[in-house]
Amino acid sequence: MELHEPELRDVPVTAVLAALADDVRLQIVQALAEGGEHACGTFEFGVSKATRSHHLKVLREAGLTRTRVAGTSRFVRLRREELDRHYPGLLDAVLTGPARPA
Amino acid sequence: MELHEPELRDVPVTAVLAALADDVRLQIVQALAEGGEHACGTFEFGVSKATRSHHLKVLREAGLTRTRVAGTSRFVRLRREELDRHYPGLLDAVLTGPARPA
DNA sequence: ACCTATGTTCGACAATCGTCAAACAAGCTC
DNA sequence: GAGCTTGTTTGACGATTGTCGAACATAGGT
Repeated sequence: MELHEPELRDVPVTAVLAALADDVRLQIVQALAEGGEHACGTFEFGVSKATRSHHLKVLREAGLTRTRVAGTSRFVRLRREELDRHYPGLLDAVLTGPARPA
Repeated sequence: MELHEPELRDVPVTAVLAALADDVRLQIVQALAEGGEHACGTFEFGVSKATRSHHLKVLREAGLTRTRVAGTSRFVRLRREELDRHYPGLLDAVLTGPARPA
């Protein structure tokens, strides 16, 4: 299954930023920032499950999330501590940003 | 000439992140972070001047830079204070990031 | 007036991206 | 095992992106 989850050290900054530079993915990250694990299916933005799966893959391969497989479900969580260590202030800046513009 | 320079409040976070999520542009921002104004021509990365002009436009329209026209030259500077106010920690996190991977 | 220097704009191109429906894989339950 | 649930993978598509050379615009210098 592989579940490719790179070390943050091996991910170019631009890849992390690119992963965050999408509306759907940013909403996912904001939901994950509430803490704990979220099953993939609990993300209900206006996209198909194929698209959602794609975005979760992008986040995972950019080193932003960690995924745990449990039966047919997958539980995703934000790699907050690692991210804060590698890019102090990045997540806070992005998450507590100005009132989300339309 | 117009020199479209939006208010940071009007720029979606994702646009700021997208602007930073490119190798050439990140190098430009890193150069600008040294402080002061830089003439466009002083950026010598391996791209044509058309491409450089394009990247500077992206940065400007994402609210990251301010441009002053002087004769045939244009001087660019980072909107650091504004950025730090709107996204505290973002620039620092991106600029002082881990040793730039190849 | 010419020529040069500095940038921008205009196509054009290949590559990447976000999106979806459909097919697939794997586990759970009856 | 049949069927359902959860999620991924596979094409396909239109849109966007990064890149370039060529043409254009504008300001100085001689």
